Amino acid sequence: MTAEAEQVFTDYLKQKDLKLTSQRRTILRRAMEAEGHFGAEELLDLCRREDSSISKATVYRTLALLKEARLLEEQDFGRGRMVYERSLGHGHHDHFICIRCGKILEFENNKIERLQDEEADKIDFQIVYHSLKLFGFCRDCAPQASR
Amino acid sequence: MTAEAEQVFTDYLKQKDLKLTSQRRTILRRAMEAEGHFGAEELLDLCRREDSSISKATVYRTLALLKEARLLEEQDFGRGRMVYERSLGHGHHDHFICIRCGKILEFENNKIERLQDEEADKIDFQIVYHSLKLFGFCRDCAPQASR
DNA sequence: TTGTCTGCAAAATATTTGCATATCA
DNA sequence: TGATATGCAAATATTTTGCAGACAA
Repeated sequence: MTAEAEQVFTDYLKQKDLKLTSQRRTILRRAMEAEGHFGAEELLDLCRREDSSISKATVYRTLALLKEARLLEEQDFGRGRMVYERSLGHGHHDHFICIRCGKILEFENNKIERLQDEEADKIDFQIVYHSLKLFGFCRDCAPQASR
Repeated sequence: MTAEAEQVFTDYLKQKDLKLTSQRRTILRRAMEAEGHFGAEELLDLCRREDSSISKATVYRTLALLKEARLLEEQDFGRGRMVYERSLGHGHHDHFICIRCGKILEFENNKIERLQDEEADKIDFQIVYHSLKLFGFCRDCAPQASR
């Protein structure tokens, strides 16, 4: 997984005439190893365990590159900061967000995607990407009633 | 429209033991009259035409109340600020957002909603609200090809 | 060598908050 | 009258940016 990601990143950088620095290598590796969703500050902490001199600015700048290289996807779950998730080996999906505990659950539904495309066709809109977020209570946080 | 909104707001305030001030009246009226989507700063400008002493803080605080009273819905179209739209007389809908010109188009699709509910049922999730945003190019901004 | 990066600190941005004063009920 | 609201300015918090020195190719 990480090896493939390194290849993708290397290719991306080369194609853009950018350099592979030790900081970028560290950030890439830690981002690929991170579980689930993580924020910039969190990634900074992870990276500093390996190289305590890495700066916040570099993390933000590298996150932008990893997004462009399509190695990460950026998500806004409405908590005032962006979170990231790995793209590689992680197909498209949408999210449930528990508004009590903050848990994120993923799902995939091709019928929904197809209906979105139909709506777009109706008005000649070219969808580039979309975001579907379902906010509410997860099983553990359901305020009674719903079992 | 505005009369009904004033009633809803008055009731909401009463029920919460809050006061109907002249600023709140102005902000409510201007928000109900505004076309489409507007931001806080924009609403502040509109309000200041009527009462130049209204402050940014009061606008933000009143927007929160109008949201709670379900007179406005808050949307984040990823431009770094929240925008608001009237709820009254404006049923639920989702959005297309043109990433070139910023145009917002609305649509409604019950089949999609139903499929969302089905997904939620599968994992015992109670949806409270959702957000579906389709980003891409509108008819006028399509980068050729698509006519 | 030279154009790109980095760390630092400061800037930018939208929204929120503390506080003394003003206002509604 | 007394609790709630307001305006102001300062505080937040996240992300971005300018710059001088450091580094990859």
